Amino acid sequence: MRISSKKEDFLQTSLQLIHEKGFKATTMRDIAERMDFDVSNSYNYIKSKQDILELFLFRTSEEFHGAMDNILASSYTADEKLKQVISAHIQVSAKRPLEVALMVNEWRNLKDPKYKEYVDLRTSYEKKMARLLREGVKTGVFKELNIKITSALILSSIRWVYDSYADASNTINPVELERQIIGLVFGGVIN
Amino acid sequence: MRISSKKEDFLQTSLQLIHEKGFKATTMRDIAERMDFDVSNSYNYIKSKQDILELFLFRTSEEFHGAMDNILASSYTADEKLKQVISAHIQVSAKRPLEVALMVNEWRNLKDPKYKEYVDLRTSYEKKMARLLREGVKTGVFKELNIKITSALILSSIRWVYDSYADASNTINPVELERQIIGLVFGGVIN
DNA sequence: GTCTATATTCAGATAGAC
DNA sequence: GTCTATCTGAATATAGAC
Repeated sequence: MRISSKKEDFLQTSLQLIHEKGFKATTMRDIAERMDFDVSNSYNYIKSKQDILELFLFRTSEEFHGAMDNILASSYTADEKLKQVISAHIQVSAKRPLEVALMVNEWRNLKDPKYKEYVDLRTSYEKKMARLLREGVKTGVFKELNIKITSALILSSIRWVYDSYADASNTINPVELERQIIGLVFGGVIN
Repeated sequence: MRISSKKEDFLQTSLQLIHEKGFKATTMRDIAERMDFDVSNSYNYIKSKQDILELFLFRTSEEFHGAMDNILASSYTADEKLKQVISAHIQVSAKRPLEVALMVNEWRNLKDPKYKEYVDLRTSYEKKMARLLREGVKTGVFKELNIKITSALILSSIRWVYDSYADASNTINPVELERQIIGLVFGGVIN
C-alpha cells in the first residue's frame, strides 16, 4: 500500500467535490477549504483548475481504450468480445466511479484543444464498438442490427453503472450486475 | 400557427444557447447578445436565470409523467405498455430535443427547493417504470428480471435519443429508431 | 508549504432615464 | 421595451513575505 502524497490527497478531494457539486460550481476555494488551507496553496499542486479535469478525463479514457483494444485484438468471437467490453466497463466503473462520473458529466467543460481531443477519443471508442458489432453481424452471432443505433444504445445502457458505486450507500454486487446487464443486452426482457 | 411572442423568442434563444454551452457557461449577457439587446432587457421576461431552467425542466418532466400515467392506467398488457412508454419517450425527444437535453444535462443546476422537487419527480418516474416491469414479470411476459437494474438500464438505453434530434445534421427516422430500440430492449442482440 | 494581499475579470441583478 | 450606469459579489490566479 502506497502512502498517498499531499498532491494525491488534493486531487482526490477535488474529484470528490466536483462529483458532489459539479465542475463549474466547485471553486478552488471550496477545494482548499476541504483541504484545510488557503486557496493559493492549491496552486502548489496544479497550474489551473482545468488541469484537474484534464488529468482525470484523459487518464480514465485511456483505461477504457486500453481494455477495448486488447479485447478487439483477441481471437474471441464477437459475442464474447461484447461480453468482455461490457465486463470491462463495469469493472472500471466499480473501481473508479468518480472518474467515470466525471467522464459522463463534465467533459463539456474541457477547453480547446483538449475538448476536441477528448471528443475525438470518444468518437474513436464508439467506432470500435461499431466495428465489433459489424463483425458479429457478419459472422451471424448478432441479428441484422442497425449498427449506429445499436452502438449508441449499448453504450448508453451501461453508462449509468458508475452511479451504483459513486456513493457509499450503494453496493450492488458487480458480478451480479454484469450477469443481469449481459442477459438484457444479449437476450432482452421478453420471456 | 401561433405568432411567437418576444418572450417565447427569448426563452427559445436561451434554450438553444444553454444547449450549446451549458447552463453555467451561458451568461445572461450571451443570451442578450444573441437577442440583439442589452442584458438588462432580459429581466423584462424573467426574474432570474434560474427561472429559465425551472420553466423548461418542470414543463417537460410533466410531459413525460403525463404520458407514463396514461399508459400505466390503460388495459394494455405489460409488454405493450413498455412499448408505449419507449415510444412516448422517443416522440418527446424528437419533438423537444433541447428540452430533453436540458433534463439530462442540467438538472444539477437547480437550487433547493426546486432541486429536491425535481429529483423527487425523477425518482417517481423510475418507480413507475419499476412497477410496470414487476407487473410484466408477474404475468409472465417478462423474464425473472432484477427490477432495479433493468429499470435503470432501460431508462438509460433511451436517454441518448434526444441527441439524434438536437442538431439539424442528425435526422434519424423516429419510426425506424423506435423499431430498432424496441427490438433490442425486447429481444437483445443475439441471433 | 503556508500565509496575506491583491490584480483582474466577470457574473447576476437593479435603478432610473427615455 | 430599450438603454446607460452601477452595485455587489465572487471567481481564477499571482506576487511575495515567512
